[in-house]
Amino acid sequence: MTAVTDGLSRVERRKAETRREIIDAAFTCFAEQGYHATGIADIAARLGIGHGTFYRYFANKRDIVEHVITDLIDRIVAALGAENAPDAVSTLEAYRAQTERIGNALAQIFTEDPRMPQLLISAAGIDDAMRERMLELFEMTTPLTAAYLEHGVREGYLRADLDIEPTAQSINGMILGSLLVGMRDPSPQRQARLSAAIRAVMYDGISRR
Amino acid sequence: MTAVTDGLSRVERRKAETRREIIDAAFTCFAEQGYHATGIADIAARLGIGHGTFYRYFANKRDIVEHVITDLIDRIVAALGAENAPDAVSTLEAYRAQTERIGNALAQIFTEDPRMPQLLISAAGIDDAMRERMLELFEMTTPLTAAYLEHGVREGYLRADLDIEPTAQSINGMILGSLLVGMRDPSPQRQARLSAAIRAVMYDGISRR
Amino acid sequence: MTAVTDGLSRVERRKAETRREIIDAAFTCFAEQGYHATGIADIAARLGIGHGTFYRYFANKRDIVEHVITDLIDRIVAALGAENAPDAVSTLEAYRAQTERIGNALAQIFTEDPRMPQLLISAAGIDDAMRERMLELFEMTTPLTAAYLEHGVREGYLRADLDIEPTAQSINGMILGSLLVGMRDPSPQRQARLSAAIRAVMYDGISRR
Amino acid sequence: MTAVTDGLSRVERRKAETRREIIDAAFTCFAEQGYHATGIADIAARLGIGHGTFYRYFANKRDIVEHVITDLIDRIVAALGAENAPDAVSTLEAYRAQTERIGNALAQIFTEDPRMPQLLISAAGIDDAMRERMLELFEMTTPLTAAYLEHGVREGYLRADLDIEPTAQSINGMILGSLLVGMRDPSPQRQARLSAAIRAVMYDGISRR
DNA sequence: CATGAATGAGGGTTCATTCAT
DNA sequence: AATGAATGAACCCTCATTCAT
Repeated sequence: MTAVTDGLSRVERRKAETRREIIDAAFTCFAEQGYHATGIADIAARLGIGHGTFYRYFANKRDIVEHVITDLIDRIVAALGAENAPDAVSTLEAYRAQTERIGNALAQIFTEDPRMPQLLISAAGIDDAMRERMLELFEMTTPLTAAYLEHGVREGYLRADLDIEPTAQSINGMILGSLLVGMRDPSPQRQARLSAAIRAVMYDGISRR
Repeated sequence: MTAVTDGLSRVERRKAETRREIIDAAFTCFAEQGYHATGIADIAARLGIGHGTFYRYFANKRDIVEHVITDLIDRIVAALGAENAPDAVSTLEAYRAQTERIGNALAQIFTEDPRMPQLLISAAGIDDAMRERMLELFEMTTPLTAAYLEHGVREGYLRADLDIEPTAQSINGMILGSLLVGMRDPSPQRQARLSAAIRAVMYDGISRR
Repeated sequence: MTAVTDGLSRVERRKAETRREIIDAAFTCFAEQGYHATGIADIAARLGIGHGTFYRYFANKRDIVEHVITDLIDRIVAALGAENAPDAVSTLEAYRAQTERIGNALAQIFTEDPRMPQLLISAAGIDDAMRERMLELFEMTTPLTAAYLEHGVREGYLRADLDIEPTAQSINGMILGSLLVGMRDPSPQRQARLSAAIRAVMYDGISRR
Repeated sequence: MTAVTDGLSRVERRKAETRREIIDAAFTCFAEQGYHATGIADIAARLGIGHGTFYRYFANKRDIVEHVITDLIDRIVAALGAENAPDAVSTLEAYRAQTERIGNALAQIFTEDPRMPQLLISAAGIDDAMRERMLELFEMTTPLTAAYLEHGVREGYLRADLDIEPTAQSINGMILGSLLVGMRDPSPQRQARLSAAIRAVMYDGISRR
């Protein structure tokens, strides 16, 4: 009768739901207090479940943070992917507009939930493997941006001599920077000015013509 | 004879020296194993002192990491300040060359001691206050870069319509990005390409003329 | 039709059957991993039943081990009893042969299922009450052996001056020793030599005539 | 000034003393409540030390029981070794007397401190490795007894056709049996009768001449 | 009646911090 | 002043047991 059973029984759905809730609670705890300051008991208490219950859903503390981070990355990638259509435009004007849309989408993710960047930073300090994942996350965005650049070069509205990969990394660096700035001053004004400045640098550079 | 030690007794000098050594040892430990994985005993052992002695020089674990980070920031600021002469040049050509020098200097700091960025990341995860300090560190570089931009605008070789502050932040974002990339692939080739790409974007943008 | 199931409904028979299966599964688990290392879940998993079901048949973990041990003791006693016919023989020759048969029967019980002695040892470590039961088990064998001795004395082929009870205990001690030796080296050769040595000591002693 | 400094400083002596005390306290706890029922906190509480202190002296719970057992075995071996002089006698009479002395010495060890056999049994149930050690302990006594037998055969007062090793094991089995009996009824009368019965069986066997 | 999700007491272990020597 | 032995709060994790479905 239920519309989207997806082949899962009621218990299985309930179980998946609890997993989700634990991930969300853990997300909040880790973001608010940091990984090390968060006890399994804190996560359980936030949900009103016994802390033993936690271990029915996740193997250990490391396991949950892994899932929280994976989940977070998935959300970011989904948000980026939603706007991802490198070959949708064919003029510089249209491209600039697209850039602005993508930037806004990203800004929204992080501004909407300020715990996100906090968690990312907190996670990077957990251990070597986690730091590596965070760096990977940053590098994962390189091909996304690179695809836009490649398309632009092919279409002829971007410079033919671009060294695509490092250029993409530079652009993503600017976005990362705006994220950090946004953590201290999340005002829309600041974000708007930053966003405009990034586009100005990105498309025209700072040299006087 | 040295200015700083003037007026300090021999004991006081010895004490300052030990503090220095503890900070250095802690720096190494924190960078190598991370803040939480490092025990006071590890720091003391590295110096060959009793771990009780540590507490005669620093109030607690939080205290030492504070000093380690302050020390690290000082070193970075010093390195940046050494090359800091926004008004030394008056043509775009000279400015580009200066940018390259500054970039190289910065790259050297972090490449020379790869534990530095690791420590910064590790530190950002300690607690809210520490994360704030890390963000502050990033913002601290804004006026430095902004000074160059201002000078360039005044001299006429940079665009007159630059929104100085966010533009400086964007440029610093690119530098930060190159740092992260450098943590995974510290090869000089990669750094050189990135450095070149940053300058290309920065001065000319990516639009086809 | 069978005597034991007479008067039991089908459900009751099924219930008894499940109890039997749980005891057997528990026996295997306890013997293989030891009492403390065995979880209720292990026992249930081995049977493919839910571990909640376990508690419908036994009150708790202590309860099941009690039953496992009782069951084990019953099997040992049955095996001993089967060969038990102290008054079947009337000459030393026949008695020696009978001893050998009994020894073989016992050896077979333990060699057949090497988990038995392991379980007995494991059980003895559970708590005071269990240790007591294990000691009782050993003492329970005293009258069995004593019966043979008494008969032999009465028949005249054993020494008249035997202090029956402690003598029986001594003989049983030799059997216990052979059991322990058999746990580390269960080879038939070793068992055969031990068995022969026990009989040699037992009947003739070690003194040169 | 102190007579037996043995090259140890005062702190080192104090440390060794504390180790001793912990081993003793653990011995008592393990023997009284069993290994699993004993918490590190119990051991520490018995000594009036913090339970964290325990870990300055022993790596973990397994480590302490290892030391307790080793210590116990050492004491047993020392007691056996003290009376160990297989070639001190040359007649059956003297040998019987020696056997009685050894038996008494052994009985005294275990009667004196009834926790000893309890601990041995408890230990055997800890895990496979421990059970193995307990079996080894029993086998360790084989060569001791075997040495006496060999000497007796060589001197001519024991039967020439003894299969030394299994015979030694049989004799040790009788001793083990008397130990178990002694755990339930430690009265000297019982021990005396058992001891006499063992010697009677051992030297003369039970056959009527 | 069977199930297994939920529970929380309990225990081992770590380590920052204190303080007597 | 230096030391390191002692401490116990804190935390992760297990598993026997309960009970709603």
